[in-house]
Amino acid sequence: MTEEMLQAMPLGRFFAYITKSYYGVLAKKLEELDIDRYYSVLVAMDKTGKGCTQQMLCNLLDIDKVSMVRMIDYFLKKKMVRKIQNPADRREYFLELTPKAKVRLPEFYAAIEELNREALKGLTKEQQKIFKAQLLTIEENINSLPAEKVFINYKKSPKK
Amino acid sequence: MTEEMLQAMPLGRFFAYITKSYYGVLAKKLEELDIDRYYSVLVAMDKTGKGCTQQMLCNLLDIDKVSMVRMIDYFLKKKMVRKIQNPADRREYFLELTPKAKVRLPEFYAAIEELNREALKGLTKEQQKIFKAQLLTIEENINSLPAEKVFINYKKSPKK
DNA sequence: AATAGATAGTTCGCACCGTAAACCATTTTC
DNA sequence: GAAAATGGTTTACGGTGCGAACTATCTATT
Repeated sequence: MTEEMLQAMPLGRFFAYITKSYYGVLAKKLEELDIDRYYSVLVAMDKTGKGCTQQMLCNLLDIDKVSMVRMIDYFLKKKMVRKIQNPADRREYFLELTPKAKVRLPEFYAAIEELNREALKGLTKEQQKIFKAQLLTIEENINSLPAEKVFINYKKSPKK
Repeated sequence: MTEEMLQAMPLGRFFAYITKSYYGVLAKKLEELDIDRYYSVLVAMDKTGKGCTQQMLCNLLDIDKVSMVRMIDYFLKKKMVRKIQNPADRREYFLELTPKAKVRLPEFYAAIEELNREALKGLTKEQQKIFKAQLLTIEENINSLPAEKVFINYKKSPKK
């Protein structure tokens, strides 16, 4: 790509490209773990711990609830997640990682850490910190702008 | 998201999230231009200029050729692109932007530039340069690792 | 207590997207 | 001139985001 073309490209393209490559490599690393999708959902469930519901995950990860059903179904089918109805509010279900999932976690996290480290190779610890902060800044900058699609699963409908 | 969760997340998630937001905003900005997809293909066609073929775009943008057919069809249907068979190699077609497309280009580029600027707000020119270089480094780091899916449209099949 | 509204989650349907496979036309290689 | 390679197309399939409509349940208001 010429320098001129690079300059004219939407920034999003570079992010998209890195995203695609990143997950290609991560999928490869996790081949043997029988987890080939929805990595961040798994992280979020684990790190949220007790009391994690689908709605929580939706909010946390900015994923709509229909997709979330599919993702949870995926883990249910693999018997890595159980759903336990909340007796205090029987509309919702607590999501629990099964032992089968928990056994895989260390290797799972190790793969992510390893790839994150490899991806950031060449940057000093300090540069990495700055870089991540800048990512966050960019995210905020973009989110402050008007977007095509309004966001996900309102808590309250804005009707007056 | 807790700090711990953030740390454990695959880096790709942040890139994916930014990508999604970015294109949401860009789509909004380009609403009236009747271009709601495949922005980088348009940039690549324009900046490549005369002699641009689908295969070229595939290589340039790392997009497989079937998807490329769809993308070009999209622009054909909108009458923003014409295909002209190369008389010297009648398998391939040169892609040309029509006047209808060219008229839109200035506004198109302006929107991209504006969004890129807004996205990088808060970073000095110098920081932006470093940031982009780091993106490139990360891209290269990741591409040097073994990935799930091998890449697109080999020039030569590796059979010995 | 009754009703209306909100919320958690599900199901369905649709358009889009990446990609494998098979294919046609043409050019290159030997 | 036959075989292989290349540019591009078509078909098909599973994955994905998302709107819409739905069930079950909870909350608020009267």
